[in-house]
Amino acid sequence: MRNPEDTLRQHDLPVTAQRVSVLRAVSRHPHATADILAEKVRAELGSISRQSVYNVLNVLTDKGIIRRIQPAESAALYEDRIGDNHHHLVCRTCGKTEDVCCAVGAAPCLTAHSHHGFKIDEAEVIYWGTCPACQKKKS
Amino acid sequence: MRNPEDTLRQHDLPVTAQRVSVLRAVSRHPHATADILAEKVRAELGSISRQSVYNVLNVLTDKGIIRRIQPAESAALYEDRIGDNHHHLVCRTCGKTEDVCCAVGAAPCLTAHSHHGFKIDEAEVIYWGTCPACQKKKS
DNA sequence: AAGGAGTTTTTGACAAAGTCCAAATCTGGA
DNA sequence: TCCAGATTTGGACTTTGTCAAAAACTCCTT
Repeated sequence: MRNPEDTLRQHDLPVTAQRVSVLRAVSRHPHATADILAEKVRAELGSISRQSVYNVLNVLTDKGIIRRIQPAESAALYEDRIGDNHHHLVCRTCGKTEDVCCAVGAAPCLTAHSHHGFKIDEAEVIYWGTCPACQKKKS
Repeated sequence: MRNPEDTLRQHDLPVTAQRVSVLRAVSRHPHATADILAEKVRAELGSISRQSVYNVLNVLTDKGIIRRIQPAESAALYEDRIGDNHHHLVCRTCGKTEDVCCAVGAAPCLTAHSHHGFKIDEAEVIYWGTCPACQKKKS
């Protein structure tokens, strides 16, 4: 991704310090929650309201600049990588999240036949399991 | 599924009116939220505490008697059909949820190579789109 | 059929993640 | 530089769910 300012302009979004900083934070910390991103932004700007973090994340998500993933039992996570059809691997125990390339090839899961008259625009795949660290702890 | 009472006994769970009724509600109203289920149970039993609904749903989920699915932007949904590898189709606009048979065949999505050392035990697939009713409203 | 140990249910407080709203501030164009 | 419109703030509120302790119930034993 190019620099945050240009990205915002490309999408007709006024450039504000908050947006630039949130966008940069998402880019640097993939799979972070809104709360964690707020902390990162505060480290950079000094302060930002909770509401603004949500505002910005919502706008960026709506514009397709970032992607929101929302595993069960966890707050929403945000990431930078969009467009490539990758999925996620989530640890049931600690919540750790990793990217996984689509197992079957290029956007295969999207080929679900338009069942029930729905118009499908995305297939989200979440693999649930146990991460190496938590496997050790249990045994 | 057999009757609720037997199902509970099979899993060494004491049979209580609340459990029986919640289980029946899940069976009759697939993809319902805890709140909706509570209403249904109240219609049958007269009353049930919110906490009990959660208690029961958690126990049943832990025992593998019912399945919890948790699409983004929505409260958890519960369903009866377990064991067959089916997925879900969710309307972005109204949240309506439908079952979809696995597009690719038998449990294909589970074959993700144990990436990153994770031990994968389930693949959850959610197709996002727009349901027929919402397609009409928009146009 | 009654008793009792151990589970469940209830009640009420609490927590996390977000949203709503109105006032204050800022951005970008003129 | 000014201004209209968009953004940010702060605070209250909602939703979804959990925690903890007391009361009630289930099931086993006698």
